[in-house]
Amino acid sequence: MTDYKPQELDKKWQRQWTSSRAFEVERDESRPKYYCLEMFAYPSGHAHVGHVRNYIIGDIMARTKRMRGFNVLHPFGWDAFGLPAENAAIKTGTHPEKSTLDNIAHMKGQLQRLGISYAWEREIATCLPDYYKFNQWIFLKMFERGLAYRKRSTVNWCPVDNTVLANEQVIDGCCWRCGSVVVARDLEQWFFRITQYADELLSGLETLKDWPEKVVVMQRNWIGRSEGARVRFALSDAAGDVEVFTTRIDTIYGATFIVLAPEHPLVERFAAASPDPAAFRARALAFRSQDRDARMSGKEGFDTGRMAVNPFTGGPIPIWVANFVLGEYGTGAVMGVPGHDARDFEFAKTYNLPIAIVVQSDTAPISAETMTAAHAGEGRLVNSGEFNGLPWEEANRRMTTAAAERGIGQGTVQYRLKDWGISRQRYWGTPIPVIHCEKDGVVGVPYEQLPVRLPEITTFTGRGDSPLAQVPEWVNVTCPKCGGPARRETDTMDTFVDSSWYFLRFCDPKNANLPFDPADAAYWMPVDFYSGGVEHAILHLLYSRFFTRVLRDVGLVTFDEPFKRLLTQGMVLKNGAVMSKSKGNVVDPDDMLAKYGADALRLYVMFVAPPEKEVEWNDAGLEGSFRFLVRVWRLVDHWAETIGGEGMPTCGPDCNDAERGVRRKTHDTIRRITSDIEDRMHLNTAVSSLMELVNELYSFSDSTAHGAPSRNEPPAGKVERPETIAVLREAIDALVLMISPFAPHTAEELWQMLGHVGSLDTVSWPAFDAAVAKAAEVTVPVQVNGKLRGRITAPIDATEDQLRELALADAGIRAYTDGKTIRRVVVGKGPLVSIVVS
RNA sequence: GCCGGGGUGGCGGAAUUGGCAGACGCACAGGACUUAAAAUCCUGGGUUGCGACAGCAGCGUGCGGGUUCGAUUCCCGCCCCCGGCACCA
Repeated sequence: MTDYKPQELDKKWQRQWTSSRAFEVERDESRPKYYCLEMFAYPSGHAHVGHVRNYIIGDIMARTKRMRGFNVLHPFGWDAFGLPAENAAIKTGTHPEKSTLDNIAHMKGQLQRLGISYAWEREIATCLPDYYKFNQWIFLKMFERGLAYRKRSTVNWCPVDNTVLANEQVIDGCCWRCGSVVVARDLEQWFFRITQYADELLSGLETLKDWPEKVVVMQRNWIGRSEGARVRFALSDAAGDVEVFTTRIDTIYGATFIVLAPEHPLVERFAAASPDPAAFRARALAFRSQDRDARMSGKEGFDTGRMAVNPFTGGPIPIWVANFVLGEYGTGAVMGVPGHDARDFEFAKTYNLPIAIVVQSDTAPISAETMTAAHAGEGRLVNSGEFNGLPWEEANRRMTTAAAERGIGQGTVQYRLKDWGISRQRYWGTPIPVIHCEKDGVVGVPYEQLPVRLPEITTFTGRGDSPLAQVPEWVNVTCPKCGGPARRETDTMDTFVDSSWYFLRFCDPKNANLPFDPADAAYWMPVDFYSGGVEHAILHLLYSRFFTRVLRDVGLVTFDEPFKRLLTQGMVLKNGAVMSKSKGNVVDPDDMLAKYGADALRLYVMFVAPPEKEVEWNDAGLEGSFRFLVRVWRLVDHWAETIGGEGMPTCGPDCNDAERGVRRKTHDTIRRITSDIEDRMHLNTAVSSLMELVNELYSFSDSTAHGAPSRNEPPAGKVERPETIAVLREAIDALVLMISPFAPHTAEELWQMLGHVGSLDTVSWPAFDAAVAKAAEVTVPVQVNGKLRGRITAPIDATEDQLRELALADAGIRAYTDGKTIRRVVVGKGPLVSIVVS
């Protein structure tokens, strides 16, 4: 027999695919397209099997769809900007560009050695000016539309290094380099107005039927729409008022205090009017809840001594400042209703503030004196003037209207989603393309001057201002409007900007004038199948949905949602933990390739569990998949000479039972695998089905003149029935075709061994024939009183009555029914006969 | 606390619409081949009890109930695990 040498096959076929440009595609309106995409990679240096799992999943889909007749776009690229490369530069002195490009080269080799069918000619790297030019282009479009704007915002500041720190660079509140305590500092920063699309991003989720429910829910919660009302409480002792946001205006008669966030503007006003403004400010500042652990230490605050008027009761209530009110949500102020809100209840108990009941339960009446928790549930209004007796939901609607009529408030919709801060005080990112002029203010860089290239920097210190500010010849420019002296913006963009539209760039990756040709996007988009880690469930996917809508409004695309079907793949663990260099539990795919070849690794990773599930890496399992490939190899090798070549007989009507059985199994396997891959994405059971087919073909071979495939029994020109040859040829061809998405190198070689001409990327997926898959007879299980008591054999088209009779007449079943009364005989799906006796 | 997903042999997992629980593989055991080993091929196995070892009976998908001729699947009430969010008024 020919030996199975996977490493040689890997090289041979990978070369072949590259030289024939097998996976490169062009727009072709005459063919249906399929866009298969895996989340592009951060070039960290080495891909481990956890990363690689995702690319294999996508490749199964891409290769299958190609064989199913689609024009398949399956590209890959690099999310190449980012902090790690810059941190490395600070530590080792290697320029981020060099380390990034080196890493890309290595990882690209790894993916190529796995035989992933990428259209490499469309490869992109976000750190190249060809690409980031269009980050800047899109930014300018957003700037023109008021979707990019500046406002003051807080950053982490290291007072020793004089630099801004990213959240990842703050370790336990201290600078990652010098260990000094990080402080908050306000800077002017750029934002994208994603909140303008909040409603649309929310309603669009309804259309994402092929996304995991989990991801949809996470996005919905992140956007966090809530309907409520804004209500103004006039100050009792000064001009002006304080506006609160509430979803429960129906409880307003029970508001016994107002709470302001420590950052609320009114706090400063109160401070200025107080006898000791500095002390007042310091006191308020102590309750700023920057740190998320504030809730752990309970609800704390202080009474400002000022009062407001409840606009519904007319009664005076005190104004407090407390740590549990968020400055950046709603109006930064809330009305305290301790009777009906858990947080207000806790606060009132802490400071002995009065509690009033204004919604009384119909089922379990409560009283302010005895209650141990706020009553947030059902009930009707009490102590609420003209609204008494109304169910709370109705009261909520009526009182919102009343507030508007009285001019003291109005119904409103509030989102948790905040605008997206994109400014980074870093080097290794896209320069924000604006110029600051004393005369003209903030001016966009003219489009014809794009890209604004990153200046050369040779030493990375991690100290001082934004790195770009240290290159005066780059910073100092003339204003595009007035020609006077001006300065470039020295911040770079968040790398999430890069990844928010890269899937569109793949449609037309070489375009020098536009991010992409709208006609290309119209053909290829949306992405039909998108897979990646669940860690991107919120930000990356939400930002991509946002960008798609912005580009729609700019006129480049005509659809709303970029990703039709989403799969979030599970991680690969080793020793119960996520693989990481620091844990020393990384499995390098190259080690596995050296031992078993790419196909065994691919097959194993798909077989071990469904794609969404986390898996524990297991060397023995990989070994098993390798054994299976050898088994397939031996089967094909055993038969190739006899059944191979063109012009073999086709399956005729003269098949015997065993041959018909093989055909049935073949077609049933085609049906199952096609649906497992395309519909259900159960790649593990697809592999099981292949294994079953192989097992069946081994058994069948044993019954032929050739005998079972085995190293010790080489075929020796034995004569087979023509039907046997035809049946095996059909089965083995189908097997090789169906295994090819999983084990493409082996399949190509076997296809050739079978005497076929041409590469598999041009061959169609085997066709399913329902008539062949249908058996002549069925074995029908028979239950008596719910217990399996026997089986009967019946014609495939037996009627329910026939099945009933056959079951009742069966000798084995009679043993359980004789002498008893038959109460009922049910014929169920399957089919299955269920007899009830007593 | 809220939201989402789970709990099936020694292990990974399967069961597509309420219909034969445990497919397929790993590990293990036995057999064939071999001087021998490896490799390969074949066979076996949820569990308990009885027994004439190819037989019989019972139990069995986290726990307790329910619906149904029939429940891993649907309903009610619990327990446990994993993931996300976390003072959003």
